[in-house]
Amino acid sequence: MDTPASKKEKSSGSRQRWKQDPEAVRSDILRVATEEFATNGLSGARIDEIASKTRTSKRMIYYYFDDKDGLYQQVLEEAYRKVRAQERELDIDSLDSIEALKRLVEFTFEHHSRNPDFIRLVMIENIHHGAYIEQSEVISRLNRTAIDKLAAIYRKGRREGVFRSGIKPLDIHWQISALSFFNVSNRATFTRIFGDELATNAGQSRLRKLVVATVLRFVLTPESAAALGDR
Amino acid sequence: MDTPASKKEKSSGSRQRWKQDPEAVRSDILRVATEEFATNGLSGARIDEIASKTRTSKRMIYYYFDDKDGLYQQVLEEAYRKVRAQERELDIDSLDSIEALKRLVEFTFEHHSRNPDFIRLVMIENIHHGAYIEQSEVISRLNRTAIDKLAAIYRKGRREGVFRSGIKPLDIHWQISALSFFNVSNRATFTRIFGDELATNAGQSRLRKLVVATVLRFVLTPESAAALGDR
Amino acid sequence: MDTPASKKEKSSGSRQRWKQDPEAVRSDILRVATEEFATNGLSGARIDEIASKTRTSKRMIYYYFDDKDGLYQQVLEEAYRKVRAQERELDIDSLDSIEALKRLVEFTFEHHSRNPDFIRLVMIENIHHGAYIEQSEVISRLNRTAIDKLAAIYRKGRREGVFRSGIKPLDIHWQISALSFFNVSNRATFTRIFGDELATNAGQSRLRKLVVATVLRFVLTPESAAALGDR
Amino acid sequence: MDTPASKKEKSSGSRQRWKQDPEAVRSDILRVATEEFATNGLSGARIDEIASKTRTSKRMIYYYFDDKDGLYQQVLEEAYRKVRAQERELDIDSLDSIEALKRLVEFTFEHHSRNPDFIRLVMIENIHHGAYIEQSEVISRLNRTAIDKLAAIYRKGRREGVFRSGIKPLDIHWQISALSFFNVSNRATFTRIFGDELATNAGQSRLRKLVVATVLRFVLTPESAAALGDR
DNA sequence: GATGAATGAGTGTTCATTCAT
DNA sequence: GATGAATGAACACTCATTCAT
Repeated sequence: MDTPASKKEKSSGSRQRWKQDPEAVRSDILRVATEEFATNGLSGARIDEIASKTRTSKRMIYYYFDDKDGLYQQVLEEAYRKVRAQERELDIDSLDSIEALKRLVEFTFEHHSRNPDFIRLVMIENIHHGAYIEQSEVISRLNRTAIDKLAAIYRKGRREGVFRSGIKPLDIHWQISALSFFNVSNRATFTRIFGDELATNAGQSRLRKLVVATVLRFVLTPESAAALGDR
Repeated sequence: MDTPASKKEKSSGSRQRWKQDPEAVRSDILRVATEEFATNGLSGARIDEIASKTRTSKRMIYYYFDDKDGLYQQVLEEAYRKVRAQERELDIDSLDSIEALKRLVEFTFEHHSRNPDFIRLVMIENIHHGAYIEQSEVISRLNRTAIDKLAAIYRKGRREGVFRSGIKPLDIHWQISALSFFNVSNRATFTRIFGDELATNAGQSRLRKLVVATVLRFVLTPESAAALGDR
Repeated sequence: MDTPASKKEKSSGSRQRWKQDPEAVRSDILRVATEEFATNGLSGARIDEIASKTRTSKRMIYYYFDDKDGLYQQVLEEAYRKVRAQERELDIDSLDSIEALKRLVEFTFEHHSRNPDFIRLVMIENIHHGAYIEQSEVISRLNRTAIDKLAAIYRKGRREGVFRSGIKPLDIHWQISALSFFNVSNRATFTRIFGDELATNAGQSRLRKLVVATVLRFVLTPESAAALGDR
Repeated sequence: MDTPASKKEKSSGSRQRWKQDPEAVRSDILRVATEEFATNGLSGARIDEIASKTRTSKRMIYYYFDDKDGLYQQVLEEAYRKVRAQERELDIDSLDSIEALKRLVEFTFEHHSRNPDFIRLVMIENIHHGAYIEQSEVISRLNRTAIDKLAAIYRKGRREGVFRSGIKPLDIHWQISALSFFNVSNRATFTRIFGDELATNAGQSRLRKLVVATVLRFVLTPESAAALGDR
């Protein structure tokens, strides 16, 4: 009675898919979920759909992420993490301030343009009043460092005498973000209303220059602006 | 939601019924639906919830709008209609071009700021890839007139010799929209990441000036820009 | 656009089962649910199973009872209601106190014996620490009147000089309940351990007499007890 | 429950592992399972919850007990075993029959009162129609000895001339059980309906006396009953 | 013996939509 | 036009159990 009981026979003909590789399973789920949430929104995304596009099962989603909200939150965090990781790879320390700022703006514009899923996730998060970002300390920590980089460029530009005084790095960031973000976030409606003139390769190229010029015009002293030509 | 089991008192105190006033019924539904869609998104909004906040019944929603998508589409159209109606009331024909442009930018910035529900509906529509706006001829028609107004200002500015040549009205519109839109659409995440410095009254006032200055700097000739001071 | 939209054609070949008779639907669900909860307990009962034994659908369960807990609670309330209704039909006002008490005890014993589902529901509710009964004002109100009836009999017995002094009606009720309840609630284990001697018709008949005698012995004065014989 | 996603700190502070002590592992599991089953019922109890409160792992539960039902059955058997073990320690052979019976009743009443988990397990088993007790020979064997002890007291009482003739020991046992069991099993509902008058220390003390008196009154000859006073 | 990872069948619940009156 | 009742497909989530190491 108190010896281990006999195991019941049971046909265990189930094939395993991942040989016990939690990290692979997790990231597989996150990859698929990112796409689904980005495409359909939080309430629009379907756990079943996510699961079926995964190499694992629905059950595993709950095993690793507890519930739909938990999955969404991790997707969001991961998305921000990736963005900042890419940003860190942008090496502009050796450049002069104007060139550095140009590169930073171009990078942001390009990055947003190439990562519409990230943009959409942020849109979705805003639709949800930022409720999930709030619970994540990771995200705000990651983002505040973005400002530091900009502040360093601004200080250099001031030292070089080419940037105006009295500008807050946060304001510069806000402008860069607004223009780069809107370009992706509102493309669908903008295109449908005003045509796809700005959505073509040529249009995007023009917009990118426009955004760079706008930011520079905001930051540069009149003299250095004039020196750049009437771009 | 609409079950007899739910114990919640539904504030049916002021439940005066419309006696045969179709237009009132329709607009009552639209009013409530606008709020619900704006707050919760398309898939997040609940027909039952909308119905219960209405002075009429769920049946009427289906009677007038066929289905959820139909209701959403009408909500979207109505929202655009209202925006353009307000825009039409903006009288800037008598002003000189610079003042007119300033007023137009300020108006847009203010309008978006005061109508977050409209902004959210547009965000939601973009999340849905602009699928509904496409079906609505009304909307694109309404919006294209916005460009015309801007084009008129630009022509006047050219005649007055204060605007640069070679600028497309659409580009100006794009900038105004981007900055004014982002200010509302991303406030939730932006505030949570960078603090509410830009969301306060003072912050908004600064941003509005910043946006006006940015647009002017984009449009003005260097000489007229210099004449304006370092705004 | 603002005229009622055209109704979509849709094959509505669904047969209706109850021609809009809410009360019938409700009581049909309650009947089935009572059985299922009594048989399987709260967590053991299956909504699907309940639904399939019903003439309606699972959806209707949620329509009328909100959730599983809500259904369980209504089942419990309904069960108590029925018991007390039956109790009210017991007419013992015209009898002398001893006879009245005997009849009341016999009635309770018989009633419990014939309504094992009710007993099981009360057992289940006790397993759940009485959490649901607490939320129901109905039940405690219904039950307290049971004591009143007993108190009346006791007062009559005192007036007639056949009942001892200093006995609390609640104590009498407790004894009647305990013995009548246990007879049903623990029959399964008792029978399996000690055989079904007490579960047979003869056994039950003997137990009923035993219970009546026990209660009388508790209440009667020694003299009246003696007069009754050595029952 | 046992997902890596759940943020709850599992008090794994005192997680000393048993080094190869099967018996300790078994009893650790049984201890936790007893509590869980008693609190939540058979279908209400969660294997994951049991495992997490154990010093070992879920795997061990299945290793030692095969499945949930097996675990439950062992819990039940163990509970009965403990009860009878305690009963054996009750030494009443040296007492006269009346005193012995009083002590036995008091013991049972007190024991049940102090072991609500045991009572609840028996309730749960009855909810399940005694299906598991049936499979266990141990239990019925253990219990039948309880009757023997009572039979011995009864024979002694007969020899001493203080007990009535024609009483079955099983009937006495039934009464003792019913009153002592109900006192615990139905406390939740009884208290909620009639107040906690009988659940207080004073109330319990009164009930215990009432139960002893009831049983004595049942067994004693009228003469010896009279000699005891009108208790 | 011991642990975390994995599984599938099920379980309660919700939602847009339609019907009967 | 108006209302409460009814519907079914889908949806998020859970549970006992087994596998791989």
